[in-house]
Amino acid sequence: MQAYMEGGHLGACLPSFLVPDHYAFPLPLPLQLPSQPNKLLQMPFDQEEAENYGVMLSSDHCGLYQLPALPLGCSGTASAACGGKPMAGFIPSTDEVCTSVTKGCNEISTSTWWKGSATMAERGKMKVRRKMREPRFCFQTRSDVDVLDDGYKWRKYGQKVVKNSLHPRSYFRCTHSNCRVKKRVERLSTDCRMVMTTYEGRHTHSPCSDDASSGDHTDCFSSF
DNA sequence: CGGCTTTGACCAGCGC
DNA sequence: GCGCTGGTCAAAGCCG
Repeated sequence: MQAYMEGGHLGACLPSFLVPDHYAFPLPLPLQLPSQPNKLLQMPFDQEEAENYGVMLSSDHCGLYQLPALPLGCSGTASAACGGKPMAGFIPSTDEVCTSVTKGCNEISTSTWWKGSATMAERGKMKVRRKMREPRFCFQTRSDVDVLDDGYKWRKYGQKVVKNSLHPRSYFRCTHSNCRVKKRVERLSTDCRMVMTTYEGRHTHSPCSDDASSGDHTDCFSSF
């Protein structure tokens, strides 16, 4: 099975919890392989569970994998969840997979939660926010470009050199006003052609909805 | 001029 | 408690 996403659009491959509610239910949506548009991969996990727990999937040469959940705070490489044994298709990710309930995040103001002027009290909220992680989805893509076009508009808010990685990790936030979805992009040190993208949270709007020039969602969401 | 990127600083979590 | 690391902030600069 060939699951590479050769740079470019990948909207149709996003898991259901990354798309707006009106896309997400009833769920789960099947995953569509860009290289094989007619072949759909049904998400193997329960959507409710995916929303309540962090979920990490990956795609590599062979396809998509569901990765085991780690307790919150269990940092380090994902393979640590398997007793340090590398798994087939595993991402050498530093992401932990949360087990926290995401609904708690909704109690935090969503309109300007990230925008500057953070008082110390607001920074206290940040601590809470960090503990309550959003659902995550992680996958690898072979691409020449770092930032893949997934139909959404992203704003870069940070870049960090991470340990044991030759390439800096970039941090993006969805530019939509009430959307708190974030994504991280970094190239694998083991293979600089591979881009690992991690999405966190779920979009509260349609792809390209913030782009007035493209009103048709399906174009953005299914074009490869 | 507004939106975006860059980048150094700051903060919290975690391991020792 | 301390140091390391990842994640975020925010000012400055860039660009269309």
